[in-house]
Amino acid sequence: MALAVTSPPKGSRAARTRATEDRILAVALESFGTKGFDSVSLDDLAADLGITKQAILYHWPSKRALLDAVIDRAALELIIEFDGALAEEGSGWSRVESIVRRIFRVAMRRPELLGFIREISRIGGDASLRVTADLEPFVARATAYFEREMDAGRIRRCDPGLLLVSAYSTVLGAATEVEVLRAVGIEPTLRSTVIRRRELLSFLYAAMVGPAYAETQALR
Amino acid sequence: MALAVTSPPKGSRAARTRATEDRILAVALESFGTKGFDSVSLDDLAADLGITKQAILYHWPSKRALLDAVIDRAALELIIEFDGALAEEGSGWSRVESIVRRIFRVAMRRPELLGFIREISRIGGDASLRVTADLEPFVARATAYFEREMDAGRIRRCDPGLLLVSAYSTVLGAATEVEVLRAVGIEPTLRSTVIRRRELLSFLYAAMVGPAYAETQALR
DNA sequence: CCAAATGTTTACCACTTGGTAAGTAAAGCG
DNA sequence: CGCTTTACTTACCAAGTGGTAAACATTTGG
Repeated sequence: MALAVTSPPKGSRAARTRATEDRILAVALESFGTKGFDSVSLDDLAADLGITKQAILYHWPSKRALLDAVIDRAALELIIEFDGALAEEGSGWSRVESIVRRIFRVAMRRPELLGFIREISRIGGDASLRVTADLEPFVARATAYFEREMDAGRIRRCDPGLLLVSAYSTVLGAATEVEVLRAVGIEPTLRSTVIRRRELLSFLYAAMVGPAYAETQALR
Repeated sequence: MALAVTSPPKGSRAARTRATEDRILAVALESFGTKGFDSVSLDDLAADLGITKQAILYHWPSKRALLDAVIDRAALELIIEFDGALAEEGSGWSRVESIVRRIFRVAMRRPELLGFIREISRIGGDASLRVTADLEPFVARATAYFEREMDAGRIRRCDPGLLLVSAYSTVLGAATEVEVLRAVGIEPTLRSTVIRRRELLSFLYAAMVGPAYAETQALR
């Protein structure tokens, strides 16, 4: 609240505290997302950060409370990432394209973010509810966006929620199933990713704009 | 080795032992697949089974060894499930359709099976390698199948491994992302699943058979 | 400059974890 | 019948878990 105009050259105490909490959240998100919540102990986390476990417990009263904070941060980052795409210029379809590209980019560059959301939703219970609550505004915006596009006749009319289900699951599935494929012995290359994305786009085009319209566009 | 023809009315000792191990593996697969390997303690498992932790450790020397056994069982069940589809009758495309249907059925009825594979592949390391090794024969068969279909001109010629990547990731993604969607506040219904599957099929058709061929079929 | 608030550490603690050791009751076999 | 093997239990244990208490150093406000 202070934000003194006077002196602090580097960081006021509040600023440094915030920086520390940011670091903790970042490392926790990374670890929880890749290894799983239960697989990461507070000692592990603290060791990664070069501090002690009790320092973490000073900022949050329990590991569970830390998880909540990480959930909020992850949701925020996701929303920032995707909302940006939603706000971009372009016609209905090209905006969809940019959203898909953005999701793929996130999946490639920050797999732990999507992995974390998935991990949390698997845990179920309060954590899932929190994710739901955090992402609700975005879901609402996306749904409203779909409805506008339908009204404008730029995409085929259907249940917007259902459309979101299809688009989300398909895109996220294609973008994140990479680990499994690697486990199965198929090493995904940049080329295969590009190809998958292209095929996915043509799929979404057909699903969202509709075959009839697609035909008039010579399948784009 | 005995398998005495003589008497045992219910189960010979060996048979009963096998039954116990089967029960343990089944419960472990269920638990590991839904809650995650690290989130399930041997005591939890034992409690679910109504035995003691040491009984489990009698059959396998360590939790890790149990995991290996569970991996083998999960891979086996997957292969049985999918290989059946691969061996089914029908032309190239209708067989693909039946495979997709089967994957969806597995995802709906036994989500923990696919969840387990994903969980394991996330852990990485030896566990992933084991999955790879276990599924390798199936991957080889599937690839060979794709190649035959291409030779016969029933599906578009392309890198079979890449095709497997696309198909697998997309189908499994669409089939399993249900949890995440539920977490995001979108309750997937049977209807939405059916719709997604239908859209997915038309996508796969376009991707595998090819737009050119698809057009001659009036988009099927 | 002193005292209070703040961020962090050291020292602990109760409990859970995977795992070992030893005992036991029944089945199988000579 | 006795004796071994098998499937399991009870009794432990060392290490690691999340969490508390208190000491300590630094900053900040009066």
